[in-house]
Amino acid sequence: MEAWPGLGTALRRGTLEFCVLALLENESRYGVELVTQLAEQTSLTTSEGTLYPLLSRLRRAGWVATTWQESPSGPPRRYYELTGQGKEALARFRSEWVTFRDAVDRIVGTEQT
Amino acid sequence: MEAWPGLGTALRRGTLEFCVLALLENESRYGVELVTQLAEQTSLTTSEGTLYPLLSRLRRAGWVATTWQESPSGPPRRYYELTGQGKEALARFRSEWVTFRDAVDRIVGTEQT
DNA sequence: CCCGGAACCTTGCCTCGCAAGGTAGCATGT
DNA sequence: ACATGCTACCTTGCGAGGCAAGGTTCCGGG
Repeated sequence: MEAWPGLGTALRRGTLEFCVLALLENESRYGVELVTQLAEQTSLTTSEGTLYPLLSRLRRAGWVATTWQESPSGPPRRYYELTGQGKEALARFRSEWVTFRDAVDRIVGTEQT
Repeated sequence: MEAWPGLGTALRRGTLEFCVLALLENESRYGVELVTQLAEQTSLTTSEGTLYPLLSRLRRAGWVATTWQESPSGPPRRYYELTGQGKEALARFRSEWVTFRDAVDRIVGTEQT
């Protein structure tokens, strides 16, 4: 509990899910691609052990649909695509996120001058 | 799974802890007071069942110290006060939070114009 | 003297991120 | 042909932390 790598871990909870949805908003992607995107574009580095169960949940919730596609070189890939329900969920999150973020900013940020 | 109360729950993870530290930064407070403060000042409503275990952790980590004080009317209250280590932890969180918040904003926020 | 409320705390459950490990398909070198 | 290595998929077991529900103690008022 010192110097704390696990701080980020706790923060990711609940947001990672919607970051994945956001990444799928304009483009279909496959699992490994998502891991690298999350690591590059953001500080939300995660692992396959996190992502695949997460993707299963999204599928079960009906927020994404999947299709298998051949790879130019290597085993086939499962591509994930946002559904209508997925877009709704993402929209809901966006508004919730703003509220939450501002609340934390207000308490944590401005309390000390 | 619609309209989703549990969304906020997941977001609170990992931040609630530091919101409590922030509330204690300028003023000692007691348990029930913290619950009401969190509910009023913010959208971070929580319950005693969440808060007391959390406060125990903070005490064990050495981030807060406690003193019992009599209430003007009712049972005695345990007041929580921020320690030096607590202030350091809060400072660490502040920087981590900014990084995290901006990462989420970048992915989730700007993707739609 | 009892009852209600304030204030403290505990128990058990569930979710989710993670490390570690496992399998299968495809390409390349010999 | 077959061994090796890479890509891509997925599962298992664990731990942390929020929450609902329930329990206990202390005080004041009727």
